[in-house]
Amino acid sequence: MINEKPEKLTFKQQSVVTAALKLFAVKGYANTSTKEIALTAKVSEGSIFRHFHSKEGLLLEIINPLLNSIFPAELYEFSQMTLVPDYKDLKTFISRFINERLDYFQTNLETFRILLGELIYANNMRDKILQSIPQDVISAMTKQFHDLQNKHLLVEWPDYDIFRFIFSTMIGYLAQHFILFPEIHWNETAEKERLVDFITQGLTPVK
Amino acid sequence: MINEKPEKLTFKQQSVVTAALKLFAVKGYANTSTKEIALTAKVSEGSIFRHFHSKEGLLLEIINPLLNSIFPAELYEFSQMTLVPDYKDLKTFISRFINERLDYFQTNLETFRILLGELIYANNMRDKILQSIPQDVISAMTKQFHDLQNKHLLVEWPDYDIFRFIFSTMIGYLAQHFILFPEIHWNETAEKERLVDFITQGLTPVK
Amino acid sequence: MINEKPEKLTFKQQSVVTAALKLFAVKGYANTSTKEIALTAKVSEGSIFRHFHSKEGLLLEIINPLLNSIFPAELYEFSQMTLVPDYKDLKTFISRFINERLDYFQTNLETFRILLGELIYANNMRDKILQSIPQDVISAMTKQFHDLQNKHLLVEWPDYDIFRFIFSTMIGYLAQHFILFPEIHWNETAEKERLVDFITQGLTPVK
Amino acid sequence: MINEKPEKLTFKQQSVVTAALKLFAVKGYANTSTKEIALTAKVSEGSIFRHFHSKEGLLLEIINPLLNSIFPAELYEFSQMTLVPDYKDLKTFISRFINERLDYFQTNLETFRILLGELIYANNMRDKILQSIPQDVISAMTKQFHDLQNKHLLVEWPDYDIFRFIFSTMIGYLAQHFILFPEIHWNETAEKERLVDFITQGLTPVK
DNA sequence: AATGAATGAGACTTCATTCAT
DNA sequence: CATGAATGAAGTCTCATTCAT
Repeated sequence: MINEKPEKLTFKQQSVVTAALKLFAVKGYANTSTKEIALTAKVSEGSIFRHFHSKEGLLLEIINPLLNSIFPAELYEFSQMTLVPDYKDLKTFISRFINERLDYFQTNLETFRILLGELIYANNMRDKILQSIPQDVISAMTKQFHDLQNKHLLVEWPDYDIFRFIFSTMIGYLAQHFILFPEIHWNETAEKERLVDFITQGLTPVK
Repeated sequence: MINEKPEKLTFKQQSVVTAALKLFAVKGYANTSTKEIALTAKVSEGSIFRHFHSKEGLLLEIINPLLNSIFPAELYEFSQMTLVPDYKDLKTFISRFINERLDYFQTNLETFRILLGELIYANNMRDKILQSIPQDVISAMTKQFHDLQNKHLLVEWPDYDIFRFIFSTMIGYLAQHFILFPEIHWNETAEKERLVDFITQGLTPVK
Repeated sequence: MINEKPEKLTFKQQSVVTAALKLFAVKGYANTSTKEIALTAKVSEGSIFRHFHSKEGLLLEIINPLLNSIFPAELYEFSQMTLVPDYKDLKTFISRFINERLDYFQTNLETFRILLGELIYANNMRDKILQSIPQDVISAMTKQFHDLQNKHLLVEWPDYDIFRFIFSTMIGYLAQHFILFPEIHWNETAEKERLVDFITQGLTPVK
Repeated sequence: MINEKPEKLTFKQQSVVTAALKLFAVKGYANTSTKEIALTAKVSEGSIFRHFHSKEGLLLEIINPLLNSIFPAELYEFSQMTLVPDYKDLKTFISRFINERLDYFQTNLETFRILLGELIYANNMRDKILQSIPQDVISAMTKQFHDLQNKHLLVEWPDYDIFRFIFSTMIGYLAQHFILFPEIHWNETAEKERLVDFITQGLTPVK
């Protein structure tokens, strides 16, 4: 369901993807040469282009799978969650969402970092990335927002603001823990709890 | 504005800095060629190297001034704020801080974006940037945190968490408004208000 | 038509020959890649090399059949013409020759153009091409020249000059009509008549 | 007057042009690598692109000067010739034209061969070449044709036919003597005389 | 016989940098 | 101080060809 094009990569091709993923994440896309990728993947440079056509093609091949699953990996599962009729409170929703997505991002941290690196700049990649965010997952989330708002459990702010508050806090967490200071031994449990608390309190309507 | 030590750049040199600043911000450092900079600055390529010695030298020339002022541009001004002894509430502090820093970041958005782009990757630039954040400004801020905590106006979380919550929310705001969707006409006043509300509520201790 | 010895090419092999013929003629041999040929012929690149061994092998496979038939396609037919003992005048000879050869060239224009492209440069192909012009056809033609000269119907110039005058005028005709300006709608009948007139008058002895 | 853009090539740049001219003529444009050119010219490969931007740019730089002077090198001089009011006969005109242009082509044989090689194929170069033939020189020639026709010294055929007959005969001469069989020691004087005779008789109106 | 993944050499081009003027 | 011609290394990509399946 995530992979819409199964594509069956050969061993060498998979090797290229792995090498590129690692190098792009460490040095950045623009700073990684195809020669380096070929060397790391123990593959001829020609082979990279045979299958991926261009360096950008390779980047897309890496980024696309992630794009299709930034939001809950399986829409069905998410729907299940969404349909649970009686949330006791906002915190349960935030907690569930944060924990699940955080795990996901953490697992795909390298791809995610590459994505971030491309999103910053105004090259054609930015639009490609933004346009490929699936709309149905977004609307599934907003539906959830509206349900909570109807129960007066969530502030009455525009959807994009609520989105932003949740995601920027989450991304900040990932950046601090895994990109900027990966050598620090964080108490992840306590940290996540505070993360959830901060968002929850921040989004709770004031009486 | 950024340059606190003007260093007496000639007109052409200033032109190079301006061109590089713009190009690095739009396309990224690695993706910008010295030829492009020379062309944009209407200067010969040789002239760039005459003064800046290397492409990285040019990057540093741009980044350094900012580093000294990510936190309040003038330490004195910040001290003034810090020294105000009796905040009625957390919101006043957050509001003042957010508004001032947001203006600052917005003004220097280009340089800031370059900095972000360099922070993502594990090249030598990352440590250079992190180490150059002046410690005294950080301690000035934490002192403020502790004062508020003593008055039970701020949650009892580690400083780095509070730092992160404030900055990631702020950066998310800038990213959404000025980098990802600059073409949308945002109602900045209302947006900033919700931004302050979100942080304030998120950081207020629960009774 | 060109292939007098069919050599039993498989369907796919014939497809390769056809594709290569077209592409070599349009873009030139050096400018056509085997990938392009494979794509046009809807055949795998490997298959090309399986049968033709190399790109040059493919070129030879195309060129060779033509070389054996630049001069009259069937020697017998030409002999018939040659043997006709008493031409009333030079014009009949020129007219017959031009019309027949022009048709032939026009039909095989693509191969002919490839041949021309290879003749221009001093690579090994030039000699290969020149040497493969069958001597007996040439001598059959010169015999005809001498007969006409004996009847004082043809100028007393060296054979190679007469050859050249006839062929260069003919090739110029083909080049202008079918290569340089193929989009113009020429009145072929009138054009051919003037072509024959020009050559005939040019080669008629002055009294 | 020929060089409309004086351009003042540096010594190294001139060296590149000379090397490219020679190599393109011998091996063909598509078969000559920029590395080979750099090596022959004793120049770095980068230097070629610094000035000529691309391999095609280099080709154009070589071809352009010739294009502006395929027809009489100095229009003024040609006009003088054209204006001579009373040609005794067609032969004087043809002879003058052929001899002058033949010398010119022979001098620029290498460039001319390159041009021929590009004209054959349907790449973008063909149109570029055809379009850059200066119209005023063509019209100057046709004016000459019409003058001769008014005096009944030239056949009443379309201009493009007369053009073709003259040029294809001339090009055939050059091809046979200098490209296909350069090793033969031709009696150029006698050859040229027959060339002129052939064209003149071919284009003389029949009574 | 046919495929298509794999290859290494080499294609054109851009790069940051140097240096004589 | 400023220029722009020159460079060699490195960049992305294409080439003809091989070979296991």
